[in-house]
Amino acid sequence: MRKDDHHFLSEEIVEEVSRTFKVLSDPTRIKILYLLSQEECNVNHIAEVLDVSQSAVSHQLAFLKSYRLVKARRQGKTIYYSCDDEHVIDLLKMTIDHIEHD
Amino acid sequence: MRKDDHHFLSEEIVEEVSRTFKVLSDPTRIKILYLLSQEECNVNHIAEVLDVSQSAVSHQLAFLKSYRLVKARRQGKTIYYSCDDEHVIDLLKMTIDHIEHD
DNA sequence: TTATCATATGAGCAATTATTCATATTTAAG
DNA sequence: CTTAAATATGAATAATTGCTCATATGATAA
Repeated sequence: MRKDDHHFLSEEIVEEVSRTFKVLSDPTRIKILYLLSQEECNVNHIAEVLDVSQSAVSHQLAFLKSYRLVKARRQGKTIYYSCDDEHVIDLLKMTIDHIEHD
Repeated sequence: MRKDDHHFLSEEIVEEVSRTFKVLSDPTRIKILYLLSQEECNVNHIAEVLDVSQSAVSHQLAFLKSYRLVKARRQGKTIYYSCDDEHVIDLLKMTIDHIEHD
């Protein structure tokens, strides 16, 4: 195939696709997203359930929020997080499914 | 939800899911896989078409091969690579599609 | 064999990243 | 206002990663 005959992805698309996968490439983030796909959670609950430090969870939530994959809701002293991107959750669940039933 | 009531992912599943996404989280690997999803290519062709050094391409191909995402076929001095994991290509194309039609 | 083309590989390096530790901020209760 | 609880944040660090450069390997042709 000649160079001109290829269908190319634009640099921006490639960058955004890789960013999407990068978000999902960390075990802690996967656990957080999967947990949040089951229920809205506050930070300490996530930390306890997943056995990750409060600080690490908070850092990852800030990261996930910056990509609009989760959203936050305050209620008193507590902040509840939940998923905010159905497509990314679908992508995650599909991949889990595929790997579980190799 | 009580800790015991959650559906948990095993550590092995989480690790494998994150590895899968990690493979797809690099722009060069995305370009290579997308190119190989269109046609079987030799190493130099990939390097030229994508404007990446021969060495970088070869390193990434070795990486992709170690995860069995691509396979190699020798013909004389030339080695032709092609995709060897339909599911990962599907995952990639779905994500490209989603981002292109945000 | 020797020369050359195609690809692979190892060392080194700069950049990124996930975590920890310490501390700051925000909110509510007393 | 003070204290405590919940969360956020910044600096530091160790680990990982993707590339380059130089060189090695493998295959073919002369």
